Amino acid sequence: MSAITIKDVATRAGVSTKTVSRVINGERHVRPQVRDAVLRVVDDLDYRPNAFARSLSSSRSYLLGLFIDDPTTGYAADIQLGALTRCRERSYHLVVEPLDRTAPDRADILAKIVRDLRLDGAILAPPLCDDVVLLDVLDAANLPYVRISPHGEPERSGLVFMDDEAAAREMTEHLIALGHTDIGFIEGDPGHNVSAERKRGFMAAMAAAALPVNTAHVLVGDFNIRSGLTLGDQLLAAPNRPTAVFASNDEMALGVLITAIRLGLAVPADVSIVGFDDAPLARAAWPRLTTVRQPKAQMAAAAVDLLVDPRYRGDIQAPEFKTLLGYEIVLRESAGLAPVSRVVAGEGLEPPTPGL
Amino acid sequence: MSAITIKDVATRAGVSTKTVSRVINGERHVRPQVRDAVLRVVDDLDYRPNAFARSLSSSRSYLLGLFIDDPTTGYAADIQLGALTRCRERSYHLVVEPLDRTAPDRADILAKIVRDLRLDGAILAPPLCDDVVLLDVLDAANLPYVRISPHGEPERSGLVFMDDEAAAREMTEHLIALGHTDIGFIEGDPGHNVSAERKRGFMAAMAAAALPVNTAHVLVGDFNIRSGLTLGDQLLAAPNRPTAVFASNDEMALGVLITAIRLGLAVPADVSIVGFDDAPLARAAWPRLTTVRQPKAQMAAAAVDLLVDPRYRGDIQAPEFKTLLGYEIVLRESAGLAPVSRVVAGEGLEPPTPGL
DNA sequence: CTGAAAGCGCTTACAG
DNA sequence: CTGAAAGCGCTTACAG
Repeated sequence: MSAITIKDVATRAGVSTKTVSRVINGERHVRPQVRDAVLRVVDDLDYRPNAFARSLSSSRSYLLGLFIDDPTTGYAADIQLGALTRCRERSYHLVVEPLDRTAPDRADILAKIVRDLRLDGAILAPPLCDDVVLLDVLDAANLPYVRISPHGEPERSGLVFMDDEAAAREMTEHLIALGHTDIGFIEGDPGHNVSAERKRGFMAAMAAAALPVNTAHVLVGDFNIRSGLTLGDQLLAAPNRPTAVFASNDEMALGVLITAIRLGLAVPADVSIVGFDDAPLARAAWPRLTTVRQPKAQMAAAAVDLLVDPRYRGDIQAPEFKTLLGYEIVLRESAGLAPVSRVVAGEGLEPPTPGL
Repeated sequence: MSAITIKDVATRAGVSTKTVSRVINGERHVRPQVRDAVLRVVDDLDYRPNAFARSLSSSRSYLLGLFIDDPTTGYAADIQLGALTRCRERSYHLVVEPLDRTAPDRADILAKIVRDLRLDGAILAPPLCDDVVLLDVLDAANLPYVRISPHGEPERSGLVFMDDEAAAREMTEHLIALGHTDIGFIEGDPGHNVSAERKRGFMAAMAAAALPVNTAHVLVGDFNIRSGLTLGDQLLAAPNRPTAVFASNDEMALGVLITAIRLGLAVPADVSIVGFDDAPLARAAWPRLTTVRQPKAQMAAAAVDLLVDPRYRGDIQAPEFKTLLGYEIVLRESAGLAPVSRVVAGEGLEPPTPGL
C-alpha cells in the first residue's frame, strides 16, 4: 500500500502541504521553481493523492454518474466506453447506473443515487434525457448534468447531440440519388424522441424530391431486431414492395436484411437496405450495411468535458455548452442502384450512374 | 445536501458517535434498546453515512473493480448488470474497467487502477481470468479477487463458474437424440479457454454415441457473427453438409442461421442450428435459437458475494469459495429432427419421435 | 506567492 | 456493553 502522503512530499520538497496541494491541483500562484521541485518529488515518491481525503475535505466526489435505461445495448456500450475513457483522462471516475425509464419510482432511485454517491455531475443518455421527472430531481439536488441527444427543453442543461434529422434526410437523399422512388421506412421506438426526428428527415427528403410516400410503407418498430424481421416481412412479402428500406437503426435493418434473404431477394440487386448507428453488427452482416455513423463515444466524452469544466456550473446557457457533433454516412454493400425495371421515369431524376 | 452527520444522530439519540457507528455497521455489543433507538433516529433524520469519511478512516474503499476485455458484448453487459445490482444490495460500489487483453502494458494499467482507486476487491471476467500476468499483479497488491469461468490454477482465487463441458455435451446429446449423426461444430475464439471446454463436451458426446466426427465439419471461429457467416457457408454450401450445426456461442449461431436462410435451407427441416449463451439475439432470431442458458448475472452476483464475505480474505481455498452454478438447455425452434432421408440407420439410435 | 490552523465525518485502538 | 480521544489525508478559509 502506498503509505506516501502529501506530508511526505511536503517534507521532502521543503514546502508546506498547502503548496503541494496547489501544485497537484494545478492552481496558479506557485513559483515555477517550487512547482517543478514539488513535481519532481511527486514523481520520485510515486505519490498518489488519496481520493477519499480529497473528497472529504473538498466535498467534491470526483465521481460522475452515467444513467442509462437499457445498459445491454450496443449503443449503451459505446456511450459507456467513451465516457469512461474521458473520465480516466480527467482523473474523474464514472459510475454507470441502469435506470428503468418505466419504473414508477425512478425519480426516488435517482435522488438516492445522487445523494448516496455524492455525484459531482450526471449524464443522461436517451431516452432518459427527455424525462422531465428526472430533470426535476437533478435540478432540485442542484446537480450539474448534461443530456445526450435530448429532444426538448434545450435551456435546461448542457447538451451533446447530433442532427438526427439531417442525417436521416441525407441518407434518404442518397437512396433517391440511387434511383429509388418507393422507399420504405421503419421508425424506431416511439418512446425515443430521435425516432420522430429521423422520420422527419426521411419525410423531408421525400418531399423535397417530390416523391409520394406510400403510407403502407412507413411502419413503426421498436429498435429491436425482431421488429425488423416482422416489419421487413410486411414490407417485402407484399407484391408492390418498395425497392429500398430505411430502418431507423442497424438492429432493425439487420432484421429486414435477414427477411429479404429468407424471401429470396438479392440485396442490393432486388432491394436496398440501410440502417442507422453503425453498430458492430452493421459491419458484420452480409452484405455489410450502409448506415449513419453516430459519434457515440465522442458524444459521451464531450458530455464529460462539459461536466468537469469549472465554468459549466455558472452558465449552462452559454452556446459553448451545447455541443453539436457531426455524423457520417457510411457507404457499404447493402444499398445500390434501384432495379431498372422499377425506376419511375420522368420524375426529374438523372439516370443513375453506376459505381456509386 | 444532506448535512446530517453521525454527530447529529448521536446527539439526538443521546449516545456517542461510536455507538452510532456500531449500529450502522451491524457490529455486536449494542443493547437492543439502544440499537433500536439509534435506528429510529437514523430513519427520522434520513441519515446516510459519508462514504468518503468512512473510507478515509477505515482505509477500505467499499469499491469493487470489474475488469473486462471487451465491454461492448452482450456477455459483458449481463455480467456488468449482475455485479452492479448485487453491489447495490451490499452497499458497495462497482467500477467497470475495460482492460485490453492484448495490451503489453495491461499489468501496469491494472496495478495503477488498483492503487489509484484503492479497490477492496477485483473481479476478472474471461478471458482475463486466465491471464497469469494479471493474477500476479493482484497477488502482489494483496488484493482479494474472484475469477469468473477460469480455466486453470483453481487454487489461486475464489471462482465462479459453470460446467461448460457438461453443457456442450448435453446439447450435443440432444442433437443426437433428434437423430443427427453428422453434426458440425464451430469452436469459439481459441483465446478463450471455454472454447476448448465446449469442444471437449461436443467430442465426448459424439464419442459416447460412437459417432464419427468429420474433421472437415469442425471449424474454429472467433465468437463473432462474421465467423458464423463464413464458416456456416463452408459447412452448409458443401454437398455433404451436416444435418446440424452446433456453434459455440449465439452470435456465431446467428451467422450460420443467416447463411442457411441465404442458401435456401429450411431451419430446422433441412438443418438444425444451436448456439450457446442465450443472448438476446437468440430470442429474436427467426426461428429462435435453441441454446444453452448461461447464468451470467448470477455468476457476477456470486463473485460480489465472495468478495464482500469477510471470511474470504482468510482462506480462498475453502470449497465454499468455489461457486458452481447450473446451466439450462433452452429448447426453441432452430433445432429439430434430422431429415429422415439422411438418418443413418443401424447406429443404435432409436427412431426419433416427433414432438421433441 | 506561501503557510499554520482548523476541519471534513467517519473509525480505530484504548479504556472502562 | 459504551465512550473520549486521536487520527485518516487532504482542502478551506484566513493571514501575511
